Amino acid sequence: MEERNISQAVIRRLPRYYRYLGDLLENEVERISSNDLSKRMNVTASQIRQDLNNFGGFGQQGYGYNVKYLHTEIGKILGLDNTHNFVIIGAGNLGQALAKYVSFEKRGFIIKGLFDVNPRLEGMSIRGIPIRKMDELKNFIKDNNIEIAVLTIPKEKAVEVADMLVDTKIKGIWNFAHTDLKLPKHIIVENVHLSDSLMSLSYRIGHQGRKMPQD
Amino acid sequence: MEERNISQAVIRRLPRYYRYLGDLLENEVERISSNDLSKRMNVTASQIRQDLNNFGGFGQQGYGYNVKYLHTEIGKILGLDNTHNFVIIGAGNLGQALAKYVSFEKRGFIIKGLFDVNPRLEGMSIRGIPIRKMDELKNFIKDNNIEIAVLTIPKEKAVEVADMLVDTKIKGIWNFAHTDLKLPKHIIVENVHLSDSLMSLSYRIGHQGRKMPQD
DNA sequence: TAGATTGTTAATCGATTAACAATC
DNA sequence: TAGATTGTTAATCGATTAACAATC
Repeated sequence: MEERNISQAVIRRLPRYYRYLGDLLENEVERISSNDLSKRMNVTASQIRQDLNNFGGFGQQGYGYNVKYLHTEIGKILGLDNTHNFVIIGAGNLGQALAKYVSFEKRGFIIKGLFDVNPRLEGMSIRGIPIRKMDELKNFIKDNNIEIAVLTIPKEKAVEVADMLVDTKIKGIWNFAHTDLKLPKHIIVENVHLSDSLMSLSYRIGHQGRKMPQD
Repeated sequence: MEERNISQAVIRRLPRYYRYLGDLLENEVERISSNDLSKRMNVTASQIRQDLNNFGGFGQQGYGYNVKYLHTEIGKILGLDNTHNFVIIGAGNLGQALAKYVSFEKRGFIIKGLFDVNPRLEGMSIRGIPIRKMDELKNFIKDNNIEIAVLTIPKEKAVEVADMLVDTKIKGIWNFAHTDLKLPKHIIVENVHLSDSLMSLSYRIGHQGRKMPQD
């Protein structure tokens, strides 16, 4: 797997391939051609073949792709063959909702801890996971081999906490705060800006009828 | 405002401009050049000028952009000068978290109703908003001038509900279910696929060191 | 074998960046 | 006015699509 220089666009499409292949697997489809898959996914067959060939030749001429094999391989590319420990920082509504969300665990993302800046929440627990104080965070990350920190706190706090995380072994931040964190490159930041998403929905609602690229 | 054929890439950047301009406004910055803004946002000044000029000339040679004016204008482009009524369908953890999230209201997105497929939740209420049964949905949409439906239900249910929404005046769906809804083009779908987002974070964590486009 | 479909190269398309004349 | 900075055209870059030889 000697891939190199994969574009963001391709990376964003991988989970979608993974999802469709998982569905096919559930429906006991054994093999699929790029052409069939392209129709289901509403993309071009060419794009599928190009995307996959960034990572190696998973198909067979005249046959197509073996669904189970391709699903497994994309899973490996996405790092789903290993578990990833994470903590949630911010035990508000969204943090709690994510903590209760069990599907992540099925994919190998294991919640190990829950933290909050509000010390009064200490002692409470969600799904059996106690809410801890922030001053325990650094040691907790070290002791529990935490790879990912999920930030579900207001933006001002998020910037503070992110700066603090720089000194730890954290590899990635899943950032739900409405701000762009400026961090050293070795810490990967994946943003989920819900209000940005809602605003772009609003834009598209308001500007419908005009010719859109996907029309 | 005679814009036409705006690319998805540009649309996705608009909320980010709006956010940065809002921050500048809070800090009482009166004017900003594309060059200054580009440094803060980590994009090229050229891109900012190109993006904005899709919608008209908001700047002034030798001066730059008036922060307050540009903020307002982008707000209008995003449809934030009007309110938008929405319902949340699915009163589980995520649905409840979104219902409790007050920032949407500040932007003019008003939660009018909360629905769940589980009839046993009827009678409960979140933030004073009663959870309603699905069979009330269609009339509720009509009576309350609902523009947006937020889907926070499992994928199988989401497909069903989305099909049902086709017969209503709903303009857009904010879809948190892990599936791509196939709907007529006049209904705008904005997806928030959290597990896709987490997987692409996982990919990037695992493939760090390789040259990334943004490096 | 013949038919199907990949992997991959080449062509096209679109988005980003650079450059600069216009102008405040 | 001189300096600064936009709006916009042109150049570049990258991503998508098309085409087809390789091959199962």
